[in-house]
Formats: sequence, C-alpha cells, structure tokens
Amino acid sequence: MRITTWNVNSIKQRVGHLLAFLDEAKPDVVCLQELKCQDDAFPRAEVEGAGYAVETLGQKAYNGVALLVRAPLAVSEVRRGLPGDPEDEQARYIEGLVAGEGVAPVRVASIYLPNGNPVASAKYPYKLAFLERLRRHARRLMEAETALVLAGDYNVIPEPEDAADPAAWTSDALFLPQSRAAFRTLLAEGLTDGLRACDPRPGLYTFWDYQAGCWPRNLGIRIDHLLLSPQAADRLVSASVQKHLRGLDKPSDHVPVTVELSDG
DNA sequence: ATGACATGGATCCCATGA
Repeated sequence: MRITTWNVNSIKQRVGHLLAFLDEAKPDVVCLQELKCQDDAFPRAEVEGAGYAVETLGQKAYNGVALLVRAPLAVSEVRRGLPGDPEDEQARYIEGLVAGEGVAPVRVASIYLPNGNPVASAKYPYKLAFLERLRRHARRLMEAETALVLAGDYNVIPEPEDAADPAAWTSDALFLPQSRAAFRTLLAEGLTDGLRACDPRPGLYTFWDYQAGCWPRNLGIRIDHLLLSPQAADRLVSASVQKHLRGLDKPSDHVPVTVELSDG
C-alpha cells in the first residue's frame, strides 16, 4: 500500500497536476492539505473518475484536507476534525480506516498543522496546542494497535539537516526549539518518521518557497512528514519524495512524499 | 550575476502562508 501526503496549495489550481500524479504514481491513499475551498467546490468527479473514493473537510479560502482512497481499497470510520478543542473551526484534520481484500487495515490521517507565525501572535500557542492535541489523539488511536499513519504538512523542521539554511529559520515558528520539542514529544509516543527511517541523508526537502529563487537554488525545508505507529513501521518498505513535481508549470510549493507499506 | 511569490476574496488592496 502506497500512502502519499501532498500540500497542494489550492486544489482548484492543482487538479491537473493531481490527476497526472494519480495516473503516473497510482498511490493507494493520498492525503491532501490546503484545499482552500469548501466541500462542494472540490473536483470530486474528476478524482472519482481516476478511481478514487473522496473524503473531504473543506473550508472557504483557507486550510482544507482530504483523503483519497484507490479502489479496490475502501475507507470507513471517517473522522473530521482533531479532538480536544470544540472551539476549533479550522479544517486541518481528517482520518479514516483504509482496508481491502488481502491487506491488513491502516488508519490514515491527513493533517495540516498550523504554521504558527507570527510567533508573538495567538497563532503560535494555537500551533503548540494543536501538536499537543495530536499527541493525545495519537496515543488513543495507538492503543487499538491497528497500523496508523499520521501524514501531512506538519509545519515543523525537525532537525538542522532538514533545512538548506537552518540559520535563516532560528526565530521562525517552524524551527523554534518549542516547536521541535513538541514534535519530538509526539514522536516519543512511539512514532517513526517514515522518510527519515528510509533515507538518512541531509538535503531531503519537501517545500521550496515561491520567492527569491528558492527552488532553483535548492533552498528547501523538510516539513511534510508521514509518522508511523509500530504496526505501520513494521510494514515499511520504502519512502520517497516526488521532487520533480516542483519543476512543473504552476506547481505547489510543496511536493508529494510517499511511503510504501507491505500488505500485512 | 544569480532571480525577483502565490492564492482567494472581494478589490483596485489585503490576509495568509512558510
């Protein structure tokens, strides 16, 4: 089972790239972030036409997440929204149980963690609180011992080697010690960073800013992650970054990241 | 010298992002 996470930065702008990617890579599950549209504006017919079931949690203009599941696999037990704050109106979390004939089930979440900048604003405590809510929810899900993959745009640079120029990020919400500590605390629940487990090399990035020639100069950061529970990590076969999509016309500033799990 | 931002909403600039 191949599971991909991709922040598309507007699904309406990126539907062509998405359909081409589905056709070329044939991932079994795709976790999308930053749809930037409401549910009724999602290009459902096109994606279903490519062979995928579609579950969305949209929002006007900002945020928005989705799960795509390729037949013959099916998705059930869909949960919209991260537990722990009934006041939270932002569309940043969707989860479902993916299963099929001859495949051990995997619970998959598509997560769009808050950016958290500016650090002096309420956005930063919201980010830290969201990470803590995610930790608590992950702990609860892991108690069932079903394979679990928490995939998405975490907006956290875990280590200095995950940025081409770490010094440029020292006071940014993506790389502040508190942000990195909260991410490590989440990992300490027993989660494995799927990409890092497969590829220890520095210089592995998933995001390049549109500005200042970051892409041609390869000034990237690694902020899109797939975190695997022990049952999922036991099935980890490979992980990769689909970097070429950043070089297309009108790209997202993020590229897809994919893990492959064995069937059982 | 390099290379110089994108998206959506309601404008004719702003909020947001990372």
